[in-house]
Order: sequence, then structure tokens, then C-alpha cells
Amino acid sequence: MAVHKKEEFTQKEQDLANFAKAMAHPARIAILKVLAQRNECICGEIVELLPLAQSTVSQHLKELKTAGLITGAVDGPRSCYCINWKAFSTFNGEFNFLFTNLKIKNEKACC
Amino acid sequence: MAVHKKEEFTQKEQDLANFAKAMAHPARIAILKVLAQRNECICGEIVELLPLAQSTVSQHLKELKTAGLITGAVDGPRSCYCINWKAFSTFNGEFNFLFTNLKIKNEKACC
DNA sequence: TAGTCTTATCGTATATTTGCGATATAAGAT
DNA sequence: ATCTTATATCGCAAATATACGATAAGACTA
Repeated sequence: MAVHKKEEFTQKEQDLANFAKAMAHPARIAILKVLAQRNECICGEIVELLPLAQSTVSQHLKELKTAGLITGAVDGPRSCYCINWKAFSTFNGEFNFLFTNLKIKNEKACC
Repeated sequence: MAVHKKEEFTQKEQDLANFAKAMAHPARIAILKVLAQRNECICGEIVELLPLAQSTVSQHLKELKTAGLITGAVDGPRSCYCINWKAFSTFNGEFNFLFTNLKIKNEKACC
């Protein structure tokens, strides 16, 4: 039964969904906010700001990195993460293409 | 252990995460696309377009409705769904506030 | 009333996510 | 070499999500 059928949708649909999924947790939104507000990269300082254990934050960072929303580099004994702005603008473009542009064509919702 | 700590984040972080979560599946992206492309409301026609069972599509529609991304109205023996454009523009605004605007302040990522 | 059509919900199996502590890893300091 | 510090990964438990078939609910039709 529970065989996930995600691969039966188009690549763009999957990409958008994956991007959204990476942001689908308040902890990851909070991490992105921290990274966006600092020009320099942040490492375990994020752990101090969040109500989560270090291992959990590390896991969230990994998910964000895997999804391509952030970049990461090892800097000696610490790790440095930054927002991947390019990925965000790609997402924003795709998102707007799918929805915001179509809004202009449509007039009113019927319900 | 696995006590979800979502409620320990700000309301805006939770709202954004919930919105993203509603879009975090290609089937729901596909449903939104269908709804966005038609001026009139669609009902079980969506089932024909997706590689999923009727009950599964109904479940996805319920999630989208619960998250506020779409509106739904019962029209006799069939149900009618429409994109909630207002919710999308709210999300877009919040999203841009958090990330796109901050991008201007920042110059270059360090990694 | 009975039949049909459309949609929602229930029950269930499986997969994935979330979270933590414990432990491993890796680099700099003593 | 050992200690410390910072981060990643492993292993586990609990919570959620995904999907389907079966069934219920509601509204038209005959």
C-alpha cells in the first residue's frame, strides 16, 4: 500500500515539493532566518538560539543542505553555513510562474 | 523523546512552515496547478488527472483546505475547490520579507 | 423507495520525520 | 600524546504522513 508515488509526478512538481518540504518545519525556518540575517556564516551558534539539542539542529542543517537551500563548509573545528540565495530565487521564480502569474488570468474564485 | 517542539517557535515561523508543509508533496503541487489553471472550480476531475486513488486525492484536498491554501464548497452531489489567492499572496509576502529583502542587505555568501 | 453518482471518512499497513542521548570524528590547544 | 571544543552520525522511540480499499454520507433520478 504505502508505496510512495512521488516519482510519478513531473520533475518540476517534485522539485517544488522538495523545496517546500525543506522549509516545512519551524526549526528550519528559524535556522534560515538566522543565516539570512548574518552576513558571515554561522556554525553551532544556531544551537544556542534554538530550543533543540545539538544533534537535532545538526540534522536540520543536513536536511537544508541536502535540499540545496544552504551551503556548508568545514572551517577548522567548526562548520560554516550560508544561505544559498540562488536556490531561493529559483524557487521563487518557479513558484511565481505556477501561481502568481496564473492569478492574473483568473478573475474570481467561485467559492 | 519524540515530543514535537514546533510550538516553541514563533507564530510566524509556524505559519510559514505550515504553508510550506501543505505544498511539500508533488501531488498537492499538481492539484494546486490544476486549480490555478481553471477559472471554474474543479471537483473529482482532479482524480482523473492524478495517478492516485480517489480517497488519497480527497485526503490531499483536505490537507490543502485545512492549511488554507484552497477553499471548498459543496455543490449538490459534487464538491468544488478553488485556490485561495489571498493565502498565497500572504505567504509570498512573508516569504519575501524573511528572505528576499534580507538578500539586499547581504552581499556575498562566505561559502 | 431504490438506485446511482460523487465525495468524505475509517481502518490499516508501511514509510518517513522528529527528537534525543551516546558516541565518533576532526582540528586546535596544552 | 592528550585534552578540549565543535560537529556529525548512529541507534532508538514516538509521532506523522502516505496510500489504498471499503464503507458511509449526501444528493439527484427513475
